[in-house]
Amino acid sequence: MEKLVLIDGHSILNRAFYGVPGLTNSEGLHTNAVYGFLNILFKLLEEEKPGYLAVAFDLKAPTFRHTMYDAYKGTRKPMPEELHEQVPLMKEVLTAMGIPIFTREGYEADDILGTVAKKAQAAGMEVTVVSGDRDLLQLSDVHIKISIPKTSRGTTEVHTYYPEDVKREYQVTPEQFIDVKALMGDTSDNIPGVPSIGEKTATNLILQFGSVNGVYEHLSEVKPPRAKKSLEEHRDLAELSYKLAKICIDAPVEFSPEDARIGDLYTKEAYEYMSRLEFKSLLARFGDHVKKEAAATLDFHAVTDLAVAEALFQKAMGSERTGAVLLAEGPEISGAALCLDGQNAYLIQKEGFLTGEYLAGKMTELYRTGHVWTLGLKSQLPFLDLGYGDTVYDAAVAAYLLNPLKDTYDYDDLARDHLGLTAPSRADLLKKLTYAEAMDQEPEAFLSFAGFLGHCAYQSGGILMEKLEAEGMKDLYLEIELPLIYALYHMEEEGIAVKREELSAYGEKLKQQITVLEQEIWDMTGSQFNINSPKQLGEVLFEKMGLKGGKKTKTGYSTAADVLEKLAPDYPVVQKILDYRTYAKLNSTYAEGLGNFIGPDGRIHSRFNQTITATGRISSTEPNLQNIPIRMELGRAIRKVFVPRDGFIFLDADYSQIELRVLAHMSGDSRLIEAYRSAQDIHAITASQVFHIPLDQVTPLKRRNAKAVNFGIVYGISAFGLSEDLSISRKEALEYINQYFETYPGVKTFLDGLVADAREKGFVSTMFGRRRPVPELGSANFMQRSFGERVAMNSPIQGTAADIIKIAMIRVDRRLREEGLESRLILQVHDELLVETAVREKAQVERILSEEMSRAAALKVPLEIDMHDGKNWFEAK
DNA sequence: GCGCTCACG
DNA sequence: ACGTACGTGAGCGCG
Repeated sequence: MEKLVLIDGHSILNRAFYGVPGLTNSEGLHTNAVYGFLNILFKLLEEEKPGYLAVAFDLKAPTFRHTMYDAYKGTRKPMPEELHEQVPLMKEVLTAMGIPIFTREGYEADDILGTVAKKAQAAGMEVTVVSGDRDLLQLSDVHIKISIPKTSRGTTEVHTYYPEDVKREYQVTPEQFIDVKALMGDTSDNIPGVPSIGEKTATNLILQFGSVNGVYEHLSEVKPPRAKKSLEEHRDLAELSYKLAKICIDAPVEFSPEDARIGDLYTKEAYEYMSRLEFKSLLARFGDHVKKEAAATLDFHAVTDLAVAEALFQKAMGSERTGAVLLAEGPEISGAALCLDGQNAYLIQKEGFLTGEYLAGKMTELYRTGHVWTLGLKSQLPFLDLGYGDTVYDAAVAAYLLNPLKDTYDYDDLARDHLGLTAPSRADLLKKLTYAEAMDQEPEAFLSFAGFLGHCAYQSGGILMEKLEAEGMKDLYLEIELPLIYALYHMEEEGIAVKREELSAYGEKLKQQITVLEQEIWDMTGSQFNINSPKQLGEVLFEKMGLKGGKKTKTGYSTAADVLEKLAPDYPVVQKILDYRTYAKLNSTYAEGLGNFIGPDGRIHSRFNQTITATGRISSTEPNLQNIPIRMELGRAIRKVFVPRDGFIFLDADYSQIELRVLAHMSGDSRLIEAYRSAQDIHAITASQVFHIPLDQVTPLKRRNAKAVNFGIVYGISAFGLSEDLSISRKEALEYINQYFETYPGVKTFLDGLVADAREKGFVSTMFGRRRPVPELGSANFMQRSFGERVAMNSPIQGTAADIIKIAMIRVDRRLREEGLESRLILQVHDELLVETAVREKAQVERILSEEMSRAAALKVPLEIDMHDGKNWFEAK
């Protein structure tokens, strides 16, 4: 049967607007509603696979309902400006995709949908009507399905209703849905109901008498008396409401299916729109036939001849700017991409005399000129001979600074976001082939890939530095982020030694415990189930055993630790489950997980990523060495397997309360500055000052509370968060916060200023000029907006701390090398540096760490360091 | 591929 | 009323 999908345009756009986080493109256009709409649309197309599609919109003009009922005017809540401006945008995108838009003066979208749906059904079509508005349920019919997408927590669930579903949920038929609404009214549509009749009474009356008319025919039988009286008095109102609530199914709308037949949605025009709106995930849906066009104007050349390559390198060395990328994966070089002008790009293939060593040597020479723009320098460094003295511009890192909220900074991202160019992605061109495979099997595609890569690197050089300078981030880029690439590369290369046998022995011990606990839990619950499955665990605990827990997640019961901890005192099995979780986590993630990463050199070489976090921190992957257990004894013991090589020890230095010190500095609050200048124990002095007690009389509880408030301040304070953390009432939490702000008024002014500033400018900045955009502040969604406020308060603090330790890392790493030491920086954990230190260099390294970390930034409070040494990471903390 | 849970700062 | 502390990454279960 022919399938038709009809969409309630305003309603879905509205849903998307409130459900999707605030988004703006580089032009500052709000795009979240359009984005959400399109996601719902594509999901529908995939699931329903319709042959026909149309979207209905309301018009501004008054409708027949206004004529009927004066108060209907102006009933709609005014649309927020951020949403309003997206309506024309949405229509243009739909038009670009060739999707018909239905409107009719004097009628609402509902009426058009109703009329078209019924006509299409009569013509033998299978119809789906999509809306966020439950009023549409009255249209549900044998061949008309009402589909209501519900966006919560970022994902979209769709509820669908045929007449039997309406009945199941509301007891009444789709037609009677109108009758119920007529009686109860609807405040959001400003449809007046009969006074003192609510949903319950209305439903009961309609179930009993069939319709509004039926109710009035049997008015004498109506109970309770109050309802009867009200119905008597307001008959005109009930009848009017019925007319207002009833969707018109014979509006003057012509519908012939051909108007709505789905053609090629993936048009060039639509693609351009998605590009402009920066909907990357949607762009991926478009076939590559659209993207090939960009290539038409560029000339890509494959170079396989030594003399030609020589000449090209020669020319590159002398040119003003070169785009260059060494194409290397794993241990293998496949070639080099070069670009010296905006027209031509070259792939120098590894072939014949053009060996890997040759290319690496030439590229080193080229990079040393200091005019090279590349992409992803860190991954090329294993093949190049470069160091702190060499400035190589990495366009990906520049693009990260310009917008740290993106997931990727590949050449196609740069092309779209900065170069006004549409380039096919690596996945488009090479599918899942490696470089070596692609060069062999798909030489054309590989040439194209290398061409775009080189071209984008070159073109980035023409624009990104200006952008960085315009945004005040040139120094940050040149002095911190670029040198940092070397520090990170050095840490990755160096790795950290791990005692394989001790790690697996630790794992064996855990596994024994896991087996014992598993059996005990099975015995105590009376069922053999997978304890690792939150679903099964929830069912066993909360259904089979009847523990009181209540639903918390959208998929079922929450079995998170904080929920289980509340139950543990009363149910011994719950404590066993918590223990099981601890052992299972330590075993799978750490004992076994880390074991898989020990290389042939007996060391783990984690990757340190520079372009991931929104705040400027680095991240660590494969494996993550920034979350090795420390808070609990059992987990902390893992650190004993991380060891220095023979003749070396570990020196571990961490900043003491760096974020709070940054807060003191940035806020300029004189009392806080004075407090941190003098105090050893920051949380204790906070307690002393906030709660007005002498420092030596601060109890552990008071200190704990003050510490929680300090954390809260750094996270972007909220009474809710603090109350959860301390298990106190919101009111008490608010009192703590107010007391804190009374004590340190400068902090309050500072944080308020950050939010106001972010609202005005759209971003916040660190001391060193690093920016974080805060688009959520423009959201109409309360939750999103509140999140934006917390982000505005937290990011400058967390980000400044990140800037500071980056500076320290660079200087420590540089000095260790330049002073000819054998000691090496091997890890960074946000406020901590770990140096594998030659025993005889210990004093010198201590001095370097202490000096470079303390003076990385000149704050109004001292930057204090705690330092320890040890024969393993456990001892050195 | 996503949700849940949990490890870290 | 809304439903939350900020920033990450990994393993597991499940559809």
